[in-house]
Amino acid sequence: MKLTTRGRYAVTAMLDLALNGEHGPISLAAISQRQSISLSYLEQLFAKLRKNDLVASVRGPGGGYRLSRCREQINVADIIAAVNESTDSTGCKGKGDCQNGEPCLTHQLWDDLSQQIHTFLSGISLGSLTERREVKTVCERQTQQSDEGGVNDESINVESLINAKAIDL
Amino acid sequence: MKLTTRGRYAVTAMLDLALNGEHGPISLAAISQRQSISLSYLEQLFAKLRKNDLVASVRGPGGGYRLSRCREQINVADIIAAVNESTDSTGCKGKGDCQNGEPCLTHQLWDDLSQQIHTFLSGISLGSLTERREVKTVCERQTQQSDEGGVNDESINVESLINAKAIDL
DNA sequence: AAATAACCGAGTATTTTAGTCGGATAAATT
DNA sequence: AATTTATCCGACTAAAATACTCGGTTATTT
Repeated sequence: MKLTTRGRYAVTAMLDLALNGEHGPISLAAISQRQSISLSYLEQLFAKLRKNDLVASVRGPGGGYRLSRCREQINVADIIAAVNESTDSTGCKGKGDCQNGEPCLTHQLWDDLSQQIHTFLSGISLGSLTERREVKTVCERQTQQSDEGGVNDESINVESLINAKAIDL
Repeated sequence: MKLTTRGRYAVTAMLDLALNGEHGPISLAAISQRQSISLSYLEQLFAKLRKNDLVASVRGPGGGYRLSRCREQINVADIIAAVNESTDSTGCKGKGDCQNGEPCLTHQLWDDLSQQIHTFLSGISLGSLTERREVKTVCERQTQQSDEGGVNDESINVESLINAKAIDL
């Protein structure tokens, strides 16, 4: 578990999917508009989400992405882990020979904290997030804005979920 | 709470202090050797730790740093927060007007997760970490290495607590 | 006076993050 | 069949964060 803005982007996008994707697939272009995330960046994130079987894609017009399973069965830990799958993950990971060929102190320690935070985030599903009062409130407001304003799309205008540079968890 | 390697470095250094600093202040040079963190980087980290009143400094020969209070009263959350005090923290932090002047979905959501993880890490003190069996074991082994080998320092050779690029919590 | 070690600021290399660009492929609509 | 839509893909780039260097100063001890 590494907690940075990247994971937040992913959770945001997935939450958008959970909120808007009930009547068919949602295009990344739509998410990009609502959440102000660049389309190409979303493509990169969704490539990883797809590899990890968290979303499924439908190509062609009217296509897009949908959750691979019901939103109660997708949790925040999985989403964050998926997009953080790093290329190298150097260091003492795995073998545990951190410096002089011996396991080190913080290695085990961090593994432990890691495990506990992972467990915590595993308990939070996309479904439970959509049930939150604040989420509902914001969602409704954004639907209205979408009706008044311009986005010619029947999906909800969640808009602007991101912004902070660091997650500041 | 932002969880990256930087926080891990800080926790590592502080744990070194907690383990070795019982008989007087510990120099950053000593920590640098044991933990293989660059001295100047440690200086930067400790400047922040000092500003946040987690350590106190003693200048001159034989000087160094010591914990500002007993290790049971210093927790992991404080350490990580101290070194992550970012310069700008842009975005929707604070006011909560993320994009179109309105509070956003993930803002509140993240605040919430943040709060819970913070609470969790607040419950883990340096003292409790030093009590762990694994920590003790590694610590003893490293003391032996220090006796056999070379580091001309009476403090324990914890050595090599860091290494992984990302915290991979 | 000399040595030690904190303190400080500016500068640098590397990595990660976020995003652009230019296309290729698949499916639906016309 | 041609066009449009949207996923898919790789390489490349700008900006930020991270980790570290360098060159000094100040305080304190021996």
